[in-house]
Amino acid sequence: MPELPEVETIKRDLSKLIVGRKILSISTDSPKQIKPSLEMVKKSVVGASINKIERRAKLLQFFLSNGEILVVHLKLTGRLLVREKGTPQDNWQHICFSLSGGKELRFADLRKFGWLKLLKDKAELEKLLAEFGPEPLDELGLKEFQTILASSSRSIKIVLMDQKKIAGVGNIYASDALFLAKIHPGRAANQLKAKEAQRLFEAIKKVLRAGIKYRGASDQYYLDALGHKGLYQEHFLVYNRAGKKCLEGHEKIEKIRLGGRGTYFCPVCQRL
DNA sequence: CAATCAACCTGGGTGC
DNA sequence: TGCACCCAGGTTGATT
Repeated sequence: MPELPEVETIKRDLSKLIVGRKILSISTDSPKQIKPSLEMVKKSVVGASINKIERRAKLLQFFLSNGEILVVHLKLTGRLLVREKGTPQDNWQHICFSLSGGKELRFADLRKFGWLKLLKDKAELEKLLAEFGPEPLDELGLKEFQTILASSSRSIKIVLMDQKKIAGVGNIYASDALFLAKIHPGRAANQLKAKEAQRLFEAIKKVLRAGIKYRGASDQYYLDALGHKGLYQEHFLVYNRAGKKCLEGHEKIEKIRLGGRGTYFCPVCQRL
């Protein structure tokens, strides 16, 4: 599910819904997804309050009143849902935080790839976050973007999705940004012309902002913190639109495999 | 260094 | 109906 816009939407929802609440207990039927261990997390988290929630890349960070930080990665099918205590379990619910005020924060995850990790302090967090490239909406400037492109001969879509190069862009928004910039996903990153790089730079920001505006893409499993779908899937440019007309009216959007991932593009708008 | 692939899991869709 | 197979928004680690 979650790329930058989806995680950002959840972060904003959760900030309104559960900041200030105290964690009363934790239960799980999938302890493998909790690091370093369920017991360690229980011991330090129960009794603490949630002071603040932030997003960096596709990671959510819960800053706790005891100075520790819970980091969550939703991977492909993770959901974070806020529900009233006593309401029926959610589909694929695996971890439940009981909160003050009669609420529950539930982690649901069909494929169980997602995880939750307790960090001791900000130094540990900094170490983890240092692995990621710049935030495309806040930190990334055109010049730095050009440097990133020049640093690799891999295909441009692979580079866009490389979290070490740029944080938060995944398969949906990479495909759509490349269409908007009229660049073939298989082009070598370091072969883009200055004008193309600039178009792509702006296209990335545009599709990510659209994703946030529409509260994420609920093509398959994504739901926001209240269990509602996002709407960006109704505005897909090329992603998951194989065989359909592109927005310029050209006959057929194609689907290929690139780096093992489904990749969509218009062969007329985006030439190799 | 780049490309490929398997692994982590479960479920939906397709084709025989 | 049943079954085999392929596909899925992410990331890591092994292999070539």
